[in-house]
Amino acid sequence: MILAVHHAPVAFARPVLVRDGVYEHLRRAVLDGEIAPGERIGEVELGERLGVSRTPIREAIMRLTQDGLLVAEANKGVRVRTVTAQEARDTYAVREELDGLGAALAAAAHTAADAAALRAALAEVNAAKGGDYRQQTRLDLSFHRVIALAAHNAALGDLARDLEQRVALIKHQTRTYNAHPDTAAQHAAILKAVLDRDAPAAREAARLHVRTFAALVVNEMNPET
Amino acid sequence: MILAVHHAPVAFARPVLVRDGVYEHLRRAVLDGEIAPGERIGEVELGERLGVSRTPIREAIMRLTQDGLLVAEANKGVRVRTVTAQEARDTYAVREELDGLGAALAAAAHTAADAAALRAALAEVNAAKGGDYRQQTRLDLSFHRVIALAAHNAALGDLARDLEQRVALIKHQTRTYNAHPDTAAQHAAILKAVLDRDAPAAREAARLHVRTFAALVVNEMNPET
DNA sequence: CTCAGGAATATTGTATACAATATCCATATG
DNA sequence: CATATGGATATTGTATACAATATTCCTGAG
Repeated sequence: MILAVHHAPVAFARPVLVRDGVYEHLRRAVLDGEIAPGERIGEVELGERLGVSRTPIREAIMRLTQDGLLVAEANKGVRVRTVTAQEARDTYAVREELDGLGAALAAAAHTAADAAALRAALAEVNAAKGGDYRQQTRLDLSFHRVIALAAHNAALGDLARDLEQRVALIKHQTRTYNAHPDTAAQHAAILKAVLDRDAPAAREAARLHVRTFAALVVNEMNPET
Repeated sequence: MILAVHHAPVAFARPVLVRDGVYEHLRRAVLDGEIAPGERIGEVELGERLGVSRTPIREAIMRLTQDGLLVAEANKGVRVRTVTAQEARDTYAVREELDGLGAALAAAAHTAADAAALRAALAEVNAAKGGDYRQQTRLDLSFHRVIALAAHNAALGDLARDLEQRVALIKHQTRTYNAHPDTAAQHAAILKAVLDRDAPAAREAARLHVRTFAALVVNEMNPET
């Protein structure tokens, strides 16, 4: 099976269900910024590139639409979502609470394996300091994902994933990674508090981190939207 | 077009898209407890009852699966989700934060129209005190929904809707409304704090309400799961 | 009588065909 | 020359056909 979003065909492993493969492929393409916000996605074209019929394509697109990554208009197709400045503010306001809760729970519930994964994820983020904003965004996303998983709360995991994806979309839209000088220190503070099992400190560190980035990113956006 | 989930055919208005009608119909059926947790949903049977093909049925089922209301196994069909006690605890832990945030934001951002809707929703809840648990569950859900909308935060609205649905599922599974004697007072306290634009009080009132119900509902569940 | 094996049935997953709506472009008219 | 109108084209929405996997139940051996 062959597939690519835009140009060169790309081989990809077919999972048990074709629609799951399409979903993961499209999701990654959007989260990595390969498809820009506002860009249109045609079912037939994508199906031809992937070598699959429209059915699994449609089902994957539908899932991504509900994830908030795509927007659909009846009989008018689907596009990568464009986020307004107000929506970005709203998203960060919620994320501050949820990331705070996630860090607090992770401080209380993380296992030895979680601790190792957290250290590894942070090391990757720090090592990629020179990379492009896409890689940095991806690794930053990954770090926050590991924290959410260390909380061992399925409901939080689902919602945090949703918010992470929306934040990734916002970052690609502003096209700036916003490498704030405090980033590394804030990440380290979160990690330390979690590993120390200091839930209140972990919560506040996570919240501060979200607030810092929210201000930077929202500032980059067109305030009219 | 004719349709029913189980027994007698039921007419329902076809919206612009068939799949949206099926989605709303199925969603209501699950949230109202017409289809019990664990119960299987067959595509062909449902399609015949609704008088539509399998395509929109499948797309609606897929959305509900991602909502967390249904669970699907490859080649084995889809069932109404059954929630474990641990998942219920996790859900309420997240809901405490999110409902708290929602109430706080609503206190700050609600409009005159929101205030009227809030009063009306609470009046309905109180008036239904004698009704069955399904009606009470539905109205309670509605009250919380109105608060979330009054917060005027789209991201919060999406996530809160997700959690509300999961809580409704949990309540139907325990099959007890758990009419705590403090319910009316707690609802009133939330409403008062919101209308007074006292964000901290609204937040704490909402959190207390969630904690109260979480303890009751989780207590009803099989702790082994 | 119990259990293993297998065919028949049923159900989901994917592909394709058909219908309806929207988009685009050419042409004509003011 | 700008704009409206009409048809041709393209794309989405729905229905149906086909393929693959799972379930069921019957049969026969131990």
